[in-house]
Amino acid sequence: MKILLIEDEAELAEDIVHYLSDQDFLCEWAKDIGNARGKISQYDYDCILLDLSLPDGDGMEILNELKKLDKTEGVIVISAKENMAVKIESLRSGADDYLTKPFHLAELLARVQALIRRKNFNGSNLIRSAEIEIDLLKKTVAISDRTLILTKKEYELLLYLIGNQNRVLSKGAIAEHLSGDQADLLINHDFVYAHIKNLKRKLIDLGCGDYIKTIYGIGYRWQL
Amino acid sequence: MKILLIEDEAELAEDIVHYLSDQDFLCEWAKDIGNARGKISQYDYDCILLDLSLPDGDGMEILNELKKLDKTEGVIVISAKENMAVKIESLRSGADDYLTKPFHLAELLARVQALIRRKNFNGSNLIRSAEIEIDLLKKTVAISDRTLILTKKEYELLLYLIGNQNRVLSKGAIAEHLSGDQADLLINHDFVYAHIKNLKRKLIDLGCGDYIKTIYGIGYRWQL
DNA sequence: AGATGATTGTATCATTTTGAAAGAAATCTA
DNA sequence: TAGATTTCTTTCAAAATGATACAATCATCT
Repeated sequence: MKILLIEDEAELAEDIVHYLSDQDFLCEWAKDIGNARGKISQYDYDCILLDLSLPDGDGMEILNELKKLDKTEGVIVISAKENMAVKIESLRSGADDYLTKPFHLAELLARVQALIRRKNFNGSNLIRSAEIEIDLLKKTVAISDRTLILTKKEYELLLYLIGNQNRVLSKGAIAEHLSGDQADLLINHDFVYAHIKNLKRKLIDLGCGDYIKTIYGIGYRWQL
Repeated sequence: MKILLIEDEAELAEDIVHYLSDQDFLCEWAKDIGNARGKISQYDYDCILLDLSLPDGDGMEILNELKKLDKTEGVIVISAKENMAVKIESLRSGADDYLTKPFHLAELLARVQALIRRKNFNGSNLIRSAEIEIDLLKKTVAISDRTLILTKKEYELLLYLIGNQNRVLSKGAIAEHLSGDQADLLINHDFVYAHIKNLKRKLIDLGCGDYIKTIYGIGYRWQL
């Protein structure tokens, strides 16, 4: 198994390389984006550990380049912050997993192994929050193993809420997010009420807890 | 029996060569595409074990070159991932079998032996999903032993759906897949409706379950 | 060339989704 | 508590999407 670690902190990188090598992985290290590009173009890796904060740019660039080549399978994104929005963006861009610093090396190993297992068992990209499981690849939502059928807007809304969990999203922000392009042109944002209500209803109908909280006068929040 | 192993991981390669040699096969090793090309042009092999991820390119290149020479018989593709789409592509390109890493050497041996048996007994490449059985060599589709007669596009569509089972494929993606090259130039994708409908009809007429699900506003999915 | 069948485009119909509107309910403010 | 504001809920028409039927084109075979 060949692993590429893209990480600028030398000390951490060395630790990881050492640890994974001990576990019989063939682990290489790239310290920045330029370096990583060279290695990626030259070799095929079974797994790429990608730190997002790099000295010469945003690791997301690499991820997007890989996406164009349809080679995101096997990427684990490492980020300094537990940011649901970034996490979702990463996974939607095709990353296989997301890991927050600081982490135990054992945890990293577990993820890598899980990834390899998943690769062999035809896995997907999963977002989990409470009893909800969203599969970004299959575009399905499940609540304790039962499938929840959502419309496109409801699905986007749910992702947006969960992606900003515990943060309040204003009606206006949600409206813009859901309407794609002509955002500014929107005057009446009231249709958000309908989508919120319909989504709540479908969630409750499947026995899901009521995590969509209304903050009067401000907006909505996905509250765990 | 002469076998060529195309594999970049030296340690694994050595194990395989050693194991197969013990079983009285004459096994040679090529560590990359360039190396493999040389050997293939020079000798005739009864069986080629081809790892897809190679340092100097995609193993699929080799497979396609072999196909042009009509020498794919005896190729077993080895891949790091159990990827239905790649598996189908490999088998369609003429490979005889597909093996996912990691595997036991005994398993490999069994495959090689099965391959040799097949060579003598004129076997086929089978893809199975639910009660459907597709023979990629004969290009036939059967539902519980009854033959399903499909047009070329219907056959391609079915393979594409099954190759991405449980994943949603957009109308656009399907259209591009079915029309080959001029992908982007396509404006009207509506002909996909017709093929979907016709395929569904033929499947149902043979008593096959309705696995082609419509995801409104998103696409279609082969759902088991 | 003519016949046959496959493929694609067009037209029409059916269904689902969406957003707007409006009154009811809840919440806030003074 | 009254009145203002915000949110909820329902209803409905318009828009988007998909299914179906059919016609036109294209490819293939004899």
